[in-house]
This record gives sequence, structure tokens and C-alpha cells, in this order.
Amino acid sequence: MEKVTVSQLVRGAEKYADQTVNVNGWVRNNRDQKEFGFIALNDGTHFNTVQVVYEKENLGNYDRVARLGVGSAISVTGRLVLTPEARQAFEIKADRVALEGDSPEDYPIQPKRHSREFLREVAHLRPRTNLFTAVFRVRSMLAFAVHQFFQEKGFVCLHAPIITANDAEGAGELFRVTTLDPHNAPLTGDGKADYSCDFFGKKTNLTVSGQLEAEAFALAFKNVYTFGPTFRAENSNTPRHAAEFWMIEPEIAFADLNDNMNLAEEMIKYLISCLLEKAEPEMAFFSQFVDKGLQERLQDIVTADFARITYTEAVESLQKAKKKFEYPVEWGKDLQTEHERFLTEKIFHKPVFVSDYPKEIKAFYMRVNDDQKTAAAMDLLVPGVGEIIGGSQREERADVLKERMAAFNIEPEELQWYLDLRKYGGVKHAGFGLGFERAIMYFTGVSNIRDVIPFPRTVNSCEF
RNA sequence: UCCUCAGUAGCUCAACGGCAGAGCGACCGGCUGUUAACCGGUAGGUUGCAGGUUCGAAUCCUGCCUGGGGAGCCA
Repeated sequence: MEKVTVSQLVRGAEKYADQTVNVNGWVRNNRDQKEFGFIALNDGTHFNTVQVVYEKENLGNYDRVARLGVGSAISVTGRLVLTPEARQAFEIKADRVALEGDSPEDYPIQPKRHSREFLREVAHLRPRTNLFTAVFRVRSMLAFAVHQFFQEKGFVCLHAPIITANDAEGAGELFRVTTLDPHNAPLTGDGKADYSCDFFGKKTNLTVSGQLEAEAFALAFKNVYTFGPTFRAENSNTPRHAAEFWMIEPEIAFADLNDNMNLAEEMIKYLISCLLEKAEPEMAFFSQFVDKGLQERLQDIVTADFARITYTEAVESLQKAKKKFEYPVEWGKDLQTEHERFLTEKIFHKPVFVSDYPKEIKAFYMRVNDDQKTAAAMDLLVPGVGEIIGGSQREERADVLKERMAAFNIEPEELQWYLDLRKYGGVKHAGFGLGFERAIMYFTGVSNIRDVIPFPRTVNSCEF
């Protein structure tokens, strides 16, 4: 008798036809009749369940098995039968059903439709539902595909620090990291906490980006990437923001903004191809129940070129559009969410790179273009989610970078090491940040970031 | 943080100033191939919390809490 997984059975049930097999898993549904019953069993190895048929004449504990609740863990031994004419290709005729872990009648997950809001409250149980089983298997596969993509191209993965003293980047509000006692912290002369007495001897925080560190490594390994957690203490209450999320930040040397966009486009297409190929049942589920037609649209994206326009062109086409916007479009002002959505959803109907924004609305490290008015920055906007990538060519000219830091009130001493990278063998280089969860949202059609993170951390919410 | 909508049975919702209900789920029973099975029955409630108006409040008013959506910030 062989121990098998549902995944093995789905991949080749013929191999096990008429053999006795053993499967361990959790009851998704149980329907009993007078003399026989059916259990939909999920063992976690595959999106699908396997149907277990049990009969009174074959099971000594029939009455107990018939009363098994949803969520119970069982071990089933029985004969695998091919059923090509039925809705499922095979099933197991049980000889023995042993209860491994009971699930009483107050089990919150019922064989019916639940709201996402309710399932968030039972985040420890929701991975047992169809939707979250699919979401989190896809998340896992995508994480692997990200590494695969970069490793195949010879990129070096670096683990950027999670605790950092760098708070000059301005990417968002910071989570302070401290070992000082909040009720009894040593004070400086003016009555503020004295961080020179703190663990690191200075103010430290959780990272908001591994970019600056990645730049240092790009100027040693040429092509690198980070893939790790990122923390923003912004008071953001939207379906697209979380306090803790994962970011992929490639950084490439001897490369400009165009190389950067090429890499981003190649990466997105690679990730989608992986999912369409290896996550068929999950993608089919999303396409049918979450976002109608998702599979076809993603398929189209793999073969079509992404749109590429400059900020200036975007402003012109938005101004020409008949649509009346709540916020007027004006050169020099950042694009509002409604503008970004219009561009990607109404004008292009596909991913679009918007590049070369006015330098005043972009970060200090972005390279100033020859027109002196714009910076070599790019955002990738996609339908339904909005911005999933933000990137730029970095300012490699030490004198220009110093000017820009001064304009942003950043003390040179704070980022001396970053300036050093320009002083010693600095070359043009570029990179971007891909929001991992936003990519998952885009690829699955799931519209709330809280539903693509196992245990999401958002403002006022840190359960589990 | 601002705007907006909502909180009623385990879940999804109805009742909108006058007896608190349905569907699903659960439980019990029936059914020889079900597959979000089907048929019959039973149980299940401090209507988010606190206060106010009223003869009477789930319903109207005030404050708070929680959740959804939109905006800003961004990935």
C-alpha cells in the first residue's frame, strides 16, 4: 500500500489504477446517504480535491465517517478507481477511513461562499479555502520564479539589511527600531530620548527599501537584485497598501533607463508565463470566479509590447481626452490615481511605462535628464492595480547628486558611503522596485492586498 | 489623515418608529452515485458599544469602536 498525494494522483492516476493507496488530508465536504457517502478530500498538495467514496458494507465505522465534519483530518486507505465518464477523473473507494483530527461543528469555514472580510478574521483557517489555497500556492510559485528569472540571467541576489540607520531616502514613514525603555529612556539635554544610548548608538528603523545597498552591490557584481520584506509606517488605508510587504529590487550597472524598462517588461512577462504554464488549475479558478477572462488577458500581455510614453506625452494625451477628471491634468503636477487608471485602463488597455517625470516630484537619487527639467524615472502602471513598479536611472554624477541632496535637505555626511559609490568607479546604473503583492494582485485578479499576504499587517491591524 | 457606506442568528442579508425574519450552514431524520447534492424537521438573537428622543427604537439623534469603498502617501 502506497502513501500518495493528490498532486501525484492528478499527475498520473493511471499509474495507481486499481491499486490500494493511502491519502492523508482534510475534509472539504462530506455528503452521506443511506448506504454510502462521498468526501471531498484536500491534502494541500494540489488545488483539486480527491473524491473518497465510502460504503456501509465496507466500513465498520460508517456511521462515524458519515458524521465527519468539514475540516476534519483523516487518513484514507482504499482502491483508486478511474472514472473517466464522471466529473472527476478518478476517485478512491475507501476500505478504511481513520480520524486523525476531529473538527467540531463550530468550524468557521463552511462549504459555501464566504466574504473576504470574514475570511480575514480567520486568517489562520482561510488557506483551507479554494481561493486562498490558490492565492498562496501562486505566491509561492511566483517567489521561486522571481529567483529563477534573475538567477538564469546571472544576477546576484543580495540580502539587503532589514534594520538600517538610513532615514534620508524619504520613501515613507519609518518604524523605529529601539531597545530603549519607552517609560524610562535616557534623555538628552533638551528632554528627548537619547539614541546614542540605544542598541546601535544611533536612531535606527526598519528598511523602506534595499535600493541604496543594492546600488553598492551593482557596482561590484554588475547585475544584482534583492527580494525581501519592506516596512512603511504610513497611515494608508487602501486595498493596495500594507505596513509590511515584499519588494523585488534589481539594480543593473552600465545600464540606462531604457535597459531598466526592458528588464522590467521581460521580468513581468516571464512571471506571467510561469504561472500560465505551471499554475493552470489556480489560474483557471481566478479566471472563472475572481476576474472573468483573466487567463486570456494575461496570455495577450505575454505576447504584446508594453506601451511606453513619457510623462509629458501622458499629460498631453490626458488633456486631449474627453474624460472630465476630478483633478485637472497639468505639467509639473504628479499624476493622480484617476489619471493613471485612465492611461492604462482606457487608453492602452495594457501595462504602460510612464517615464521622465518632472524632477521636482521625484526622489533625489534619480538622474537629471539633459533638459534639466525631468528625471530619468519610470513607473509601470497596470490595469486594475495601478503602479506596480517604480524605478529610475540613478544619478551617477557626484556633483549633480550633491546638488540634488542639498535641494532635498539631505546632509552629505549621512550618505557619505552612497556618494563614495560615485567617487570610486561610479558608472551609469539603474534599477526598480516591484511590489511583490501588487504583482500577485495583478496576476490573480484579487483586488485587496490583505488577501495576498498570509497574515497581513496594516494600520491598526496586527493579528495572528 | 480626509470623504463615504455599512455593522441584525455561525455566514450572507431582509425588516427602516409598532410581534426580529429568510437563505445558506449546523444538528436530527429520509434518500442506491453525490459532487456548493436533494427532501422534511429542530435549535440558534443583549440588532457593534455608550448615551439621548419617544407611549414604544434594529429603525431617529450624538459620541465611540470595527469593517468596506474612494482620496492622499507609495510598491
